[in-house]
Amino acid sequence: MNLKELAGILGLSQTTVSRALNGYPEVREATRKRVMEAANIHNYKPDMRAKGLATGRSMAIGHVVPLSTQHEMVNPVFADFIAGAGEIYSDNGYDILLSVVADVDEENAYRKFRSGRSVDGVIIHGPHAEDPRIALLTELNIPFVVHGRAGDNEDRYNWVDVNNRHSFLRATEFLLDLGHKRIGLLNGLESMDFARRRREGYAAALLARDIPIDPDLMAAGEMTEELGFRNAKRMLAESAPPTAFLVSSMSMAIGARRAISDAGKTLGRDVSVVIHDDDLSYLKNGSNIPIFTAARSPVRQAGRLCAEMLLEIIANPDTEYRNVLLESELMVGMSTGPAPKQD
Amino acid sequence: MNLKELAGILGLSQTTVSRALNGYPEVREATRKRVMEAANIHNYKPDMRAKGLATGRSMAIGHVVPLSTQHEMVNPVFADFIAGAGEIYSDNGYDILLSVVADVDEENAYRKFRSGRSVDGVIIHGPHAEDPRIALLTELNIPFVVHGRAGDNEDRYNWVDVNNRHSFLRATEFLLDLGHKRIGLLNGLESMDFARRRREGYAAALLARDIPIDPDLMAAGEMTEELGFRNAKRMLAESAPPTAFLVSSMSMAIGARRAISDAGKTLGRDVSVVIHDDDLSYLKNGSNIPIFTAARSPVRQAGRLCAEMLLEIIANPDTEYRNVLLESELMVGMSTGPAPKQD
DNA sequence: ATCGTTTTTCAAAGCGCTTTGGATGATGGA
DNA sequence: TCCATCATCCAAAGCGCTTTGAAAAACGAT
Repeated sequence: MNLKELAGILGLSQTTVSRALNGYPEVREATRKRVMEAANIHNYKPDMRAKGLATGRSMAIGHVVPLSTQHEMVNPVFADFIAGAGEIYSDNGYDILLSVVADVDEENAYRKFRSGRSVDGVIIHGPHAEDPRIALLTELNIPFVVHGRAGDNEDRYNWVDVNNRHSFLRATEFLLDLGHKRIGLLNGLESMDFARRRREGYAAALLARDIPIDPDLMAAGEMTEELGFRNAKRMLAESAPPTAFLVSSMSMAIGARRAISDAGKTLGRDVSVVIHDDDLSYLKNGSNIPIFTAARSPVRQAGRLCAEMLLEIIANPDTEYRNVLLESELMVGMSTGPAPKQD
Repeated sequence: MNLKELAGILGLSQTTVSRALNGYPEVREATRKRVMEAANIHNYKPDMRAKGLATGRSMAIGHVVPLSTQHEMVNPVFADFIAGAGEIYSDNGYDILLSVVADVDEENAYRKFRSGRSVDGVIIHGPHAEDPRIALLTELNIPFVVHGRAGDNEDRYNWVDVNNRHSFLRATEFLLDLGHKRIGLLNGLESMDFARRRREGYAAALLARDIPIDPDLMAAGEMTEELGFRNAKRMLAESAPPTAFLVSSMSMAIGARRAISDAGKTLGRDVSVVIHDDDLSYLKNGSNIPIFTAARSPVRQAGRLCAEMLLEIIANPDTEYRNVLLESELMVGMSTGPAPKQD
């Protein structure tokens, strides 16, 4: 069933049927109603490709997922982010066009989006400290929103980000206030913008209290359970082991907990842990009392915000750059306590 | 830059340029080369919508992600499945069209895929024991592959599944052989086909050894850390607590481990745990020795297989239904040991 | 040189929609 | 009664590609 056929059945022109369906005013209400009903009965839905060709819009948002050959990981927050963004897309009739590509082909994926006119806008995930994608998309003139930030020039593109620096600064202070002096940092890859900012926050808090920064207490890497375990284990085995950890993700913290427990220590008593919590739906940080004391910032909400922002930009291209900086919420849970007395 | 312009530059007709670009034989090799080079130089890429309109193909595979209002969870294996499938899609020039919809609108999403001609095929995720989507897609005549199975009529559609029944049967036997008699089952929602089959395998193994099935030792629910914790905790608090758990996912097992540890017991000594391991990239089950003894079946590999199957079906519509039944691999790790002697 | 083949190229139609630029008829004020 | 106005509808062009059917060019054989 296509427009022509439907128009035929109704004894109307394609023009009128199209207008009736798309809510244009040049059609009598009675006619519109008749058209709508017929469309329903015959289950008519427009061919999106033809519609796209004619209108110039594709009603899809592009997300590129780079599959690195080196680190085999898919960003674990991706599913929840998409769920959040998807809610908004869905409400507005948009779909997601996902391009999974080897990371070396990422640039080409965006170019294909552009030339293929397959998407109306793009969301950038996991920005690095200096991220070439921003310049690329600006050049390609595709509307885009960055989930996170990338280094400087923050006012030259649209982004939604968590105040990672402040979040980790405050979390560090929280541990310092509890008397901890040796605080380990289990961070994400510091080529990532967010991880770099977190380290800055951590370092700034220590410096402000004249606590030396010990490189042995800082680890950065992929945020897996395994790596959380390994790095925590290594630090705990040092001559002056940390009494607290600041951990960049729930999955790493689970690994850290395993290491703490393997070392015969008790979480929240011998060793405190504060995490950044993206509030992933399948790794919730407890129901009432948080398992881990956490700086929480729901990634799903970030997804919603990014999507809303992007759709606004698409509808309204020539406005100022938009930036949203979210503050995390510090939730005190059961994984933190006063620094143990020294023997 | 569109075809017309490119043809203009080259002094050729659109026909010839199109044919040169798409590898048709009716064009001189020298001409083809010239066209290809010009296309590269001018960074010409075809408008996918126009191409789709003309060819009837969209070079996209549809995946529908239902956002349940009741259980707020996004399937955590989704990201890894997509990564696997995406590799194959990517190699063949396909993208993924993701439709995130409220679960009540799921049927409509598939109908839109069909009428909007936005996808060439579809993958069904997380099939329920009786799943209406199979009849729907069959009726809509969209090529599709099910990741999993749905109840009976297994030979009437295409699927890739893990032999969940056998996997859990064998895992249960493994525990029985270690002397465990009271084995708790922490399962996924048993409206899901895979969970039902796992329970069957578990039950069959117990029955074969004349061990009564105790409903108090069986829990089914969403596969979150939290629920793994709660259900394990409840069972451990019983008068005759289990000495082993069979757990349907890594995240639940992490919760179970927390419950075991909270109960003052030691994993692998006082309480054994065997899990189903989807081998998710950010929740790897250890690097050398598995943390948990596990029936492993990489979901990423399943994604690849589903995608390959679907693309074959699209290229070759009128072939027999294809079914692939994967066996999981039992990896003995550190979470299992002989049943503790009774006092 | 001529004619039938084969190779190479092209003009134009068509995919299903939107949108421009009328056309038609009804309405109402002078 | 006549003409301007407005509401309603339509025919046809156009979006950028593929593909059909035909023409032009090149080639080989006679």
